[in-house]
This record gives sequence, structure tokens and C-alpha cells, in this order.
Amino acid sequence: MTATTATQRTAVATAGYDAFMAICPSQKLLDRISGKWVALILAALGSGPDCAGDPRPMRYSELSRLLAGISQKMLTQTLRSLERDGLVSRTVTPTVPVTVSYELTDLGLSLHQMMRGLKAWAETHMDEVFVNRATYENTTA
Amino acid sequence: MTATTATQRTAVATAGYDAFMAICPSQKLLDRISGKWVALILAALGSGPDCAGDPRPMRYSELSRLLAGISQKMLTQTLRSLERDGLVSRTVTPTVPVTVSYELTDLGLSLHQMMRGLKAWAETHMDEVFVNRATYENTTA
DNA sequence: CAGTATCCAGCTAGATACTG
DNA sequence: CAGTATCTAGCTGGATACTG
Repeated sequence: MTATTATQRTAVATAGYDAFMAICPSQKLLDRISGKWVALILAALGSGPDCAGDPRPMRYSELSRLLAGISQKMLTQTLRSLERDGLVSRTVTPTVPVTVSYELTDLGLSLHQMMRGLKAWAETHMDEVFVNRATYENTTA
Repeated sequence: MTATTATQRTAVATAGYDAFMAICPSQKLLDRISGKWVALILAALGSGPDCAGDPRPMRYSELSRLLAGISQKMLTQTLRSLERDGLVSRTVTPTVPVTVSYELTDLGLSLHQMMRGLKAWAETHMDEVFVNRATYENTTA
């Protein structure tokens, strides 16, 4: 009985792949920063509302206004996940009504610095990517 | 008639956000590299099968074997999108059966270099992220 | 060997309504 | 002000079968 089904073989290959993925830090980092709003929130907390200033705490409503278009659900969900991972700290001041502010931790600041490198590459090269894409589209269409 | 519905206001905010997203190079780059297999293919072509060598062309079947668990659909789809964006070149040699090899372009190599910076951050800090996450889980559960 | 075509499950994120 | 809860559309990616 040496026969294996395609399903079994795929399962084995997938298990091997999953094991690799599970220990690949780069992949985990991409999972962490590739949410639709993660980079934007990091940028807002790390560079201020104009994306060119210094890191500073921001309130929930301030983030909500700045990231026009984000739903309350996604803002809360993303902030919670960043807080969970120690990238953002959440501070509640018991005024009436309550005041909540969010701020990058040291780890979050470090990530924000790394993201600036990513941003630099993007600003230098993404135009070329999109020119290539447009050209390809015209060539094949 | 100055009244606007919630839907209209959201639409305006979303349009503003979309406009921002549409011109934000970083966001576009994240969209580009955050597919499940993009980073892995880039790493394979940029650092060889052992993820520690030099860039070299690889054949479709070689990539398929290396990235155990990837479906043919996703391998083809991801390679095509990378080719479309000028990050990977596709070379067909008309043997029988046909031989196809993929190689990073200069632009792709440049992206691969940037990804190594990302990888460095990941290897230095992702452990801390996951410790935080585990701690948070135990605190709230 | 190197694909293409089709169908489908699961997850992400948006809309909407409600609350301490 | 700063959330929570629910419902759902759409997109990503996997399984499977077929082909020049």
C-alpha cells in the first residue's frame, strides 16, 4: 500500500509549507502590517496629522477624523490589535465624557522607522511599477 | 435642502480617503507585496532555494517544488502579476516540452533588497510582538 | 512541462444601529 | 466621546480537472 491520494500529498506539502510560514518572521511581519488601515494608523501616530511631523499621542476622534473613510469598527479593531502586540499604548483619562488617547510605544516607533524605509522605496520606484503595468495592459489588450 | 444622509456623508469621506489611498505610494507598495506568495517568490528568485544564495533564474517546476503547498493557480497568477509590474522576467525556451524560466529584473532585485531590510526588522522584533500578544491574551482571558 | 478553467470556502472590511 | 454588535458583500486563495 504505497499509494497516496492527491489530497494526502497536498496535505503533506501544505503542512511543510505551513511549518515554514509559521516560523518565517518576514511573513509574519507582512501579515501584521498589511491590513488596510495599519500603515495609515502607524503613520498618523508616528508623523502627526500632516504625515511630516513628530510622533505624538492622538485621540480616538482625532484619528477618526484624520483617516476619513474608516469605519468605527475597523478603527477600534485595528487599534486593539496594535495595542495587543505592544505597538501602541492606550490611555484612558476618566473625564466626562471619557478621553482616550493612543500613542506609539518604543516598539511601534521602531516599526514606524522601518516603514519609512519602505515608504522611501515606494516613492522612488512605484511609479515605474505602474508604468510597467500600464504598458503590459496595452500590450496584451 | 442642506440635509445630507449618513450614506452621502460617508460617500464623501470615502471618496476623500480613496483619493488619498490612490496617491499614497506606501499603501500601493503594501498592496503589491502583501499577497500570500509574493514575498516567498521574491525571496526564492532573489536568494535561491536556500534563501541565502545569489539571485538566479528558476523554472516554473522548480518554484513549484520549492514553495511546497502553493497551487498551480496561485503560482501562475502571482508570477504573472510580478511580470506585469516589471519585477520578474519570463523567458520561454522552445524545447519539447517547453522550458520556462523566471528571473528578477533590476527593479525586482531592488525590491528584494528592500525586503531584506524588512526581514531584518522582522527577525529582530517579531518575537517581542508575539510575546506581547501572548501576554495580552493571558491578561484578558 | 507549464500551464488554463471552474467552482467554492473563509476571511476582511464596510454599512448600520445601538450604548455607557 | 468612544466605543459594541450584527449582518453581509466582495475578494483571496485553495481544490480539482483538463490541455498544448
